[in-house]
Formats: sequence, structure tokens, C-alpha cells
Amino acid sequence: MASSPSAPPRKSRASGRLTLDDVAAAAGVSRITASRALRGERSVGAELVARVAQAAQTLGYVPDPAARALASARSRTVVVLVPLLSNNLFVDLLEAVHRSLHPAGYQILIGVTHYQADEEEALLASYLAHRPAGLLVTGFDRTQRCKDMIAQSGVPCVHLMETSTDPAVHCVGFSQTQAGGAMTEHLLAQGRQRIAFAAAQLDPRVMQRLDGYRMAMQAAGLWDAELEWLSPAPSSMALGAQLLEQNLARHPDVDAIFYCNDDLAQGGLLAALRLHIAVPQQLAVAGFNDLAGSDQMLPTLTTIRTPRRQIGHSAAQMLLHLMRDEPIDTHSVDLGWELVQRQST
Amino acid sequence: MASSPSAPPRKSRASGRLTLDDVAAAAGVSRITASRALRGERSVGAELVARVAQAAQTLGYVPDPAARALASARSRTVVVLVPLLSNNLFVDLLEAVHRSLHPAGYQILIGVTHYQADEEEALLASYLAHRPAGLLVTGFDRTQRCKDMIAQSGVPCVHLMETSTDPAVHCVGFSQTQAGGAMTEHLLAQGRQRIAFAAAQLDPRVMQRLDGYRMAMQAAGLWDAELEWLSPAPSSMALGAQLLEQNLARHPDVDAIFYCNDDLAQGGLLAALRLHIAVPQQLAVAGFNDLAGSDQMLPTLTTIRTPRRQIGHSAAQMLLHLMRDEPIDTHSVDLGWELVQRQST
DNA sequence: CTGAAAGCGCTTACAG
DNA sequence: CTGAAAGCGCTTACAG
Repeated sequence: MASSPSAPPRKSRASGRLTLDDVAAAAGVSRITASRALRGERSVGAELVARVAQAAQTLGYVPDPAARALASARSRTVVVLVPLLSNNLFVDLLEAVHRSLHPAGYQILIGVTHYQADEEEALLASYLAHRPAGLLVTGFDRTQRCKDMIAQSGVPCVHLMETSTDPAVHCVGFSQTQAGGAMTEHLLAQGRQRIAFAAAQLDPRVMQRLDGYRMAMQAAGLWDAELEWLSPAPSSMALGAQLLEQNLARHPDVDAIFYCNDDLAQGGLLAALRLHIAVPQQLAVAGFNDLAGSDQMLPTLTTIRTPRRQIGHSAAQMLLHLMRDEPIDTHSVDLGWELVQRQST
Repeated sequence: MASSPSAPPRKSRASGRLTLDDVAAAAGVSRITASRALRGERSVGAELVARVAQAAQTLGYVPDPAARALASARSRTVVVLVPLLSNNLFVDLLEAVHRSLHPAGYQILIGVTHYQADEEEALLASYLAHRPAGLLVTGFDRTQRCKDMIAQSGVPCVHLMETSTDPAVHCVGFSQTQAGGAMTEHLLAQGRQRIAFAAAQLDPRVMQRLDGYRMAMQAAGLWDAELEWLSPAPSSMALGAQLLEQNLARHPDVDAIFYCNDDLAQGGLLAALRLHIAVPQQLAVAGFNDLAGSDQMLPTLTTIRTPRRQIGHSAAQMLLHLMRDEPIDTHSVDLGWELVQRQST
């Protein structure tokens, strides 16, 4: 029994840190056996495993991740690179990833790239040095140096938010282009003709939505370059309002605005309210992502609901398989999207 | 000269990893000197520093953080614990912390506690094992075990978002109670009498704002327990709308609502719009934090602007001093707040 | 100002 | 199924 009640938490080393040796001594086994027992290697007898676990528990032992990483050349950390934390889309993604990876014993290390190629390079270089067990990155758009670093590291990597036909690449997402096209077609089907596409940030996924919009408009013979309102500035409600106010003045015949993100669209809706523009009668407004609050707007916002929680979960699962060298069903998972029609269209 | 153009990136060890030995060899010095040069220890000759830096640069050497942490018993990581990522307040805080710590050579490791004591304990235990150089935690409210772990670790720690008179504790924030009182007094000064306090999440800082509200209402002889609308649910626009709709029906005489957070207040504003309640004529609405979009609402939202970016910056600076064993001016920095009056009051 | 030795706390082969 | 040896890549005293 591991009841030694008054056993002082012996500290064998000068550092005063509780080490595997302490656990091994308390359990009456060698250090290696303790290590194996703790890691769940099944070459250890069940009784020993229990004894070691008990000892570790009692002493309050926490393995040193640095020593572990150094000895095994691999950590239990998964690096996740997202562009922004200020877009709730990515927060949802991160939460889902965490919820899937945490029970499996992995920690996540969040890196924020701010949509900057050089920041991504720096983050990757510095995080790869930590010998992560896996990598989760947003989209495919990055410098060749980044791609090389990932490839050379040999760390399994899953790409988030997009799909691909290249079997060498692992990804979980949906077709941004298709979703952009579908919303445009929805507006066309409602009889709108002068549909503007209002966008900010202009990251690769926004541009794919723009592609979908363009193709649908061209197919309908209604495409007009004047109706593409693009701003490289960060997305915000204020910018959404501004895009509407400035461009509607020059194009009063516009009868619908398809915003590339819900925060812009929410700003547009409020601007319409301020300017007494009737939505949807006079102007239809659509968004993208179905962010918090879109169902609270007046009128409520029609949008594309994107499955970011599922993407986070599914990508984590795929990565788990890759990290364990297990076979995976497909290299690219398409989780689709849903057009949520509300009052604004 | 470090021009050896065709020198292949030699890899001395089986792992194939580029090590300090490779850099030392390339620079023609010993490993220790290379280590010292790279870390900027000023016992190394300027010429050697340059030669080592050059070699490291050329080879693309990145120090192994695990080996570093193991050998020095300290990493270059600062752990930051925040309750949530879905509240932009904390994202702003994190960004500011990152901006201050990154140039100083520290990485940040983000931990999300979800306002759960047990999650915070687990995060702390696991992150402390990484031997962080510093710790940044939100507020003072945590279990004794958490406090003990922090104290026993010896890792310098700065508390965010609140102030304290205890000289043993390091913190940067402002008085939540005072801010809550000030907004209440602002509403009272405008002639409001039946002022409700609507809150969600009910974390310690929300309760401090409630205290401020209570004291101001009691001082005015207008306090009424019926006007404290408290929900433990997570804060959201939808909940803000719901709090207004449900409680206003029972208390039609309420002439102002002070929401503990802007997202609730934004939802309240939209609910008022839906219900054709004139704001501020019939009902004043106030929020807290001045989050994105509050200046876009109709009417624009009166709120308390909290200095989270400054808090992040200032806390990072204080932590930097502590990590370097440098003296600090004060243990508690009060950065104040600003009442931003807009149209809703 | 520079270097050879020892050690940080683990895990990976290699034996039995 | 269990253990003694060696090593992961660095830094910390200790010498010179």
C-alpha cells in the first residue's frame, strides 16, 4: 500500500524539484519503470502502474516537459497558428481544438500572425524549435520559407478553413468560393440586380468569397467592377458602416450588399438604420460567418453559418491520427456551410 | 571572415538538429563562448560576438528552448492566464502584453480558465512545470491551492485588472467598484431614479461593479434589490436583450439600465429598438468596457472605457522588472478609467 | 575574457 | 516485463 503517511516529500536534487526518481523511490521501482508506467506504455505490470500512479499523485509530481522534450525529441505541444484573436471565428476554432486535444494529453500553443507573412515566419521558426507534436495552420497562403520549414520539420500539419485536391496536403474546411457564390445566388434569386460585395482585410479566404460572388454575377450577366467595394483595413462594424455610407452615395441604385464578414454587415445594418434605409425592402444586407449578435440585429442578419467548431474538432482528430501514425480516411475534409436566411434579405 | 560559401550545414549529432556546437565550430570558438555570445553576456569580446552571431545567422541556428530550460531551470516563456478569449477585453490585453514582451525576447503562453477554479488549477500545475520566467494572471480570485502553487514556484507574478493595497502583491488595473459607482452617479445626476443593474457571468469584477452601484444607490436612498438583475450565464448580446425584455415587463418604472458589460448593453439597445422604447428619453442605457461597436449603436452607447491595453503594457513592464530583479516603483498601479458619454444616457 | 567538466530531468535503444 | 547506460542540447559554477 502507498499509505506512507508521514513520508516527507523527499527532494533528491539540489534544485529542490520533485523528479521521476522521487516517484520511483516512493513506488519502489526503477526510474525507467516509473517513466514507462506514467506514460502508459503497456509493457508494465498493472500492479506497478497503479503503484507508480499512486506515488506520483501523492507526491504531486508533474513531469518536466523540457526534459521530456529534450530526451524524446518531441513535446506534447500542438502549435496553432491563427491570423487574429479579435475575430471570434478563430476563438471558436481554438476552443474546439483545445477541447479535442486536451483530453488526449496535448497542450496548445497559440500563435497569432496578424495576417503578416513575416510574423508567421518568425513564429514558425521559434515554435518549431519547441519540437511540437503537431501543427495546425490557417489556410494555405504562406511564404515558401514557411512551407519549407514545416516540411523540413517533419511535424504533422493540418490546414484549417479550406479544402484542397492535393493529396499531399491535410486540411479541414469548406469551399469559401462556393459559399460566396451561394449567397450571391440567393440574393439574385430574390430579384436583386445591383448587388455589391463589400469586403475588408482582403485575406485569401475573403478573396475566394469574392471569386464566388464574381462568378455568380458574371453568370447572371450582372457583374460590375464598380460594385466591388474592397478595403484592406481590418474588419470592424465601423468600417462596415463606412463602406455603406460612402459607396451607396455614389451608387444609389445598389439594392443589396453582401459583406464578407458579419461584423462589417452588422455595421452596415446600423448605418442603414441611421440613414433610414429600409432593410430589406430598399436594400438587402447579407453577411458571412454568423457571428455573435447577428441574430440580434434589427433586422436580423442573413448570413452563411460556417462550421468552425466542427472544423476545429475534425482537424484535431485528423492531427491526432497523423501524430500517432494512424491511417486517415481522407486528406481533405469538406464540412460545408449553411445559408441562414433571416430578415435582412 | 565568415564567408565560407560552400560550407555544408554540418550536423554533428544523430538527430540531424543544428546545435550550438555547429555554431561554435563555424565561428571557431568553444561551445560555451558561443552560448554566452548568443545570450548577450558581456564577458565576451565584441569581435567574437559578431563572429558567433554571423555563424548562427548563416546556419539558421535556433536555440533549443527545452535544452535551455532544462539547463538553466528557467524558460523565456511568460504564462498569461485569462478567463475567456471570447471577450475582446482579454484579447486586447493579450495583444498589449505580447507587444511589450516580444521585443524583450519572451514568448507568451496563453491559458484560458473559463472562470473555472479547477481549470485554473490544472493550467497552473501544467504550465508551471514549463518553468516560466513570469506569470500574469487575471484578478485575485483563485483557490488557495493556486495561490500556493504560484508562491512556491517562486515565479514572479503580476495580477491584472484590479488594484490592491497589499504591498506583497503586484498588480495593474483600476478600481472596478469606483467605476461602477461613477456610472451610477452619472445616471443619478441625469435625474434617473429607478436604475437597474443588469449583469451576467458574475465574476469578481462584475460583483465589484455591482458594489459600486449599490453604494451609490444607497447613498441616494434609491437602492432596491428588485433592480439587481443578475444572471450567472455567459455574457452576450442575446442575454442583454433578454434581461431587458423580461425584467422591464415586471418593472415598467425602470428609467435606466446599467449593464456590467458592453455586449449585454448592445443587446439591450437592440431590444429597446425592437420594442420601440425610446433611448434615452424613456430609458437610459449604459455599458462597461467600451467594446468594439458600442460607438456604432443606435443610439451610441454611454460606457466606461477601460484601459486594458495600458494595463497589458504596464503589467508587462512591471513583470519585466521583476524577472530581472530590478526595483519597481509601486506594487500596485492604478490606471483609472474614463466615462464616455454618448447618446444612450 | 575563454574553456573543460558536470549536470539539468527525462527517454531511447540495448540487454536480460 | 524490468533495469543500467548513454545521451538529448544546453548552461552553470569552477578554473585559468
